[in-house]
Amino acid sequence: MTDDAAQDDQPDFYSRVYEVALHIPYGRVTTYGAIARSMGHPNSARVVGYALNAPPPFLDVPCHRVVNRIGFLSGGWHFGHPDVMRDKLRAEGVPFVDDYQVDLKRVMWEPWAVGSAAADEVGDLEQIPLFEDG
DNA sequence: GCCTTGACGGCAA
DNA sequence: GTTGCCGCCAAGG
Repeated sequence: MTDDAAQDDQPDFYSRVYEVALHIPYGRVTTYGAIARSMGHPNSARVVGYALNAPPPFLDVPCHRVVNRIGFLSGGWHFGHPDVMRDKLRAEGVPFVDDYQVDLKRVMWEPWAVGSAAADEVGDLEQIPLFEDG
């Protein structure tokens, strides 16, 4: 295993986005920037959304749980209609502060280090720091 | 090989 | 406090 391959063990930028997205717990959402940041590309939030533009069908990526930094359903129209995404999130118990804006401070889930021991130690679920705004 | 677009984010005026 | 502009990274035409 060459050092080059060792460093390039990351399959693809897109694959990494899907991997993180698949780790989003039920009833929880994350942001493009959070995913990008967990990948080591804090300024690549744009590419994260671009990757979710065409996710592999066999991965079943819950892209509806990914919103922008304000919790707005940026890609709502990419599901055919924002109402489709809202219905999915709403069905998971995700609180909305507006018709197409989720209450991030209640459901904001951070990818942390998906794929790392840290995530496994937490159980990749129920880390839920969350806020207690009421 | 070049330029433009794109499901975002942060900073400045 | 709000609105607008620029910057990043990658893929498509």
